[in-house]
Amino acid sequence: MAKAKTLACGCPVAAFQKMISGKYKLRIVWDLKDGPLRYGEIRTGLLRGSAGSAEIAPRVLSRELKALTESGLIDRKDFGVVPPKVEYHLTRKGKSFVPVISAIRNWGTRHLAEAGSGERLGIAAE
Amino acid sequence: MAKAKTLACGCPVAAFQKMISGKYKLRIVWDLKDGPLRYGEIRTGLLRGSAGSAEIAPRVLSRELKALTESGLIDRKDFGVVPPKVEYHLTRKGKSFVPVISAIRNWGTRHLAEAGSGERLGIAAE
DNA sequence: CAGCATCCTGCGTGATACTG
DNA sequence: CAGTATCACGCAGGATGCTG
Repeated sequence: MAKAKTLACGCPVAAFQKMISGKYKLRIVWDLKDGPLRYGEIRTGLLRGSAGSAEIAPRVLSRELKALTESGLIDRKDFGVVPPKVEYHLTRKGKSFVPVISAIRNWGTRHLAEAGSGERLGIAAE
Repeated sequence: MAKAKTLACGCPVAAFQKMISGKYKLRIVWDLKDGPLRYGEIRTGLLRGSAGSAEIAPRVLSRELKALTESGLIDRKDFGVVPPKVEYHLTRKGKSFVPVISAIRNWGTRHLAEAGSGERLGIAAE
């Protein structure tokens, strides 16, 4: 069986971990749940609520996007015009993944509030 | 460094990512759902189904365990005897997290089958 | 606007050896 | 048995500058 693709583990969890490894993947999918977004919009959306002082390196976002595309969670739609316009949207697979993230967020909202450092967060989950 | 705790994000997902960052954390929690396990048992359980050729460095497992403990997902029970005996078990918070992992596994089993390389998996999830 | 090319750094992870 | 100490490496990910 050689070494397979580092996915020889019968455990779905490992594959999941690899798939969403990266700081933005989950958030990207989540942001995409409401409809297609353009590159810049994703970028902006990612910054919203982030540390603030850190811009997202294009290389990083680009890579995450590509990885997600190869994972089959999202799809890339290039309009092939100038100025460039590219939209990313969830695939069927990606959409099926949204509830999972929802569960995660749900749990996180309930149990991670105190995990920070006494942070105040008036978020309403959705 | 200062830089806050990298948790200034109001997004539960980010916190979640940090919490389960690490190759074994999710699996540890999952394995612990059936009851307390000792250090060695966790280690053995982790190897079961893994690449096989890679032993888990004690340092790594130790760190994951400590991180999980500090996250409040698991608890450490030291029997204080010789030879040493230490058991790890899920906290209430940890237990509440199990369904989330379950959701992940569930999804993974259904949608990640084809993601590998034509892997066959006769697992029944539970 | 949507990326890619290059450099650099921190940390997660593995391997090995040692201790209470 | 249950860890800690030390060394080394690869890769995620940030910063900058450039292009179609």
